[in-house]
Amino acid sequence: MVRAGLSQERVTGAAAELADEIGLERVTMAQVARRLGVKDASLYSHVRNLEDLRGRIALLAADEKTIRIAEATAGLSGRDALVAFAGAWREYAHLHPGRYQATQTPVPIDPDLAASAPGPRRAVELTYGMLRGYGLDEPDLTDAVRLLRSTFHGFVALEAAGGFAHARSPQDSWVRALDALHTLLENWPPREDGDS
Amino acid sequence: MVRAGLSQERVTGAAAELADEIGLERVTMAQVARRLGVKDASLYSHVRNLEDLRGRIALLAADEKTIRIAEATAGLSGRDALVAFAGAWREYAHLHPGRYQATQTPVPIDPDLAASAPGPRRAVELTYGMLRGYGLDEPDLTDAVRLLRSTFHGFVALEAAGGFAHARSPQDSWVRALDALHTLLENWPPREDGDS
DNA sequence: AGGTGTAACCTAGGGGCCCTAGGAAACAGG
DNA sequence: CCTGTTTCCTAGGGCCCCTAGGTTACACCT
Repeated sequence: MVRAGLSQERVTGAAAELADEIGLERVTMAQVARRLGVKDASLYSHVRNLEDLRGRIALLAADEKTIRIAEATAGLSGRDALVAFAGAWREYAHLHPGRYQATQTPVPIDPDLAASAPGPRRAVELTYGMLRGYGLDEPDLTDAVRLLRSTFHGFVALEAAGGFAHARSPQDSWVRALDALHTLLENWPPREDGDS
Repeated sequence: MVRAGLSQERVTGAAAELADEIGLERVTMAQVARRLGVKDASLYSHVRNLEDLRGRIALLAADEKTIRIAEATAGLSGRDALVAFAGAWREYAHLHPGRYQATQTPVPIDPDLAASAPGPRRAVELTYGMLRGYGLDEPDLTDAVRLLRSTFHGFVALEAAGGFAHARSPQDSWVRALDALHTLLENWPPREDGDS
């Protein structure tokens, strides 16, 4: 019997592909094993259990998404950076729906594992960097970052859930939303003096 | 043997409670049956299968959320309506995390069932009504509705997924986001003439 | 009150999945 | 070639989904 050459990375990769094809919730140990030509019990040498595997898919997705955003926004600033950032985000969600879904898991991911992943930290840096040109100071900067992330994520999540049934194409609404967010960032409302 | 008095509504209700307590993905036929003091096979007279049950939870949640928003925004307009609308949305998500999660399911819900639920249609009307005071015309109105829904949903989804790790309290960011959205609606960017 | 039909709920069981325990075989290094 | 480690396997327990078919509680009618 020749060995299959499994590894954490190969198992996670196969699971991620499967998630994109059939949906995250249908990714099972048995399915991943079949795809790799292996028995399900063999996977437990490389991955702790199904929950761990899902966490790994989520971290993989976070890293991949971050890389795409970094590439898309390289050298851009202001409105161009905003559009590129948001576009790369949405494109990743469309291209890899299962992986993207994994990032939404409310389950806490193994802290050790999470600490080893560069994606999330890098994503934060990228987002703050993108907003540099708009001249915001803390805490407005954090609030603006959260608003943008919320909108980007909410849009693609609603899109995936079929939440945009109206005749108008989501693409058009997306472009207009970015217009709106850009003007919003340029006219960010001032704080009332009693801030924190 | 005395009958348990099951019905579609009671089964769905028990499942919804369970979802809020232990998380949607852990809601199983067996668990729901145990909570109702019944064997799992008995549930299949009232609910087609687990997927159907999840869909019913989602529709229940949509209806409940819509009702809360309607109550919260009754008689209000402009900024007050916006704040009340968004607050009721977020509060529902916090109070009923499992039910709320069910509304995010990418799975298509049985069309017949969906057609019988007043929630979604009513929610659309409420949202458009809330925006009436801002003087937007189509297609800007639809785009604004989508932007708001995206932001509200995205915020509570990221909040639930632990996406706001920064020191600043999500509540403060939420208040500022509503500030920002209000000014955005008042200064909605004009369309370039070539629209559709 | 008694009879009857319709459900509500049950038992039995097949198949799938998750995961553990322990064994056998491939590979690496000496 | 030999030995140790790692990889992958078989076996199996427990839970879950769902179907088939039986029994019994209840509503309704006479």
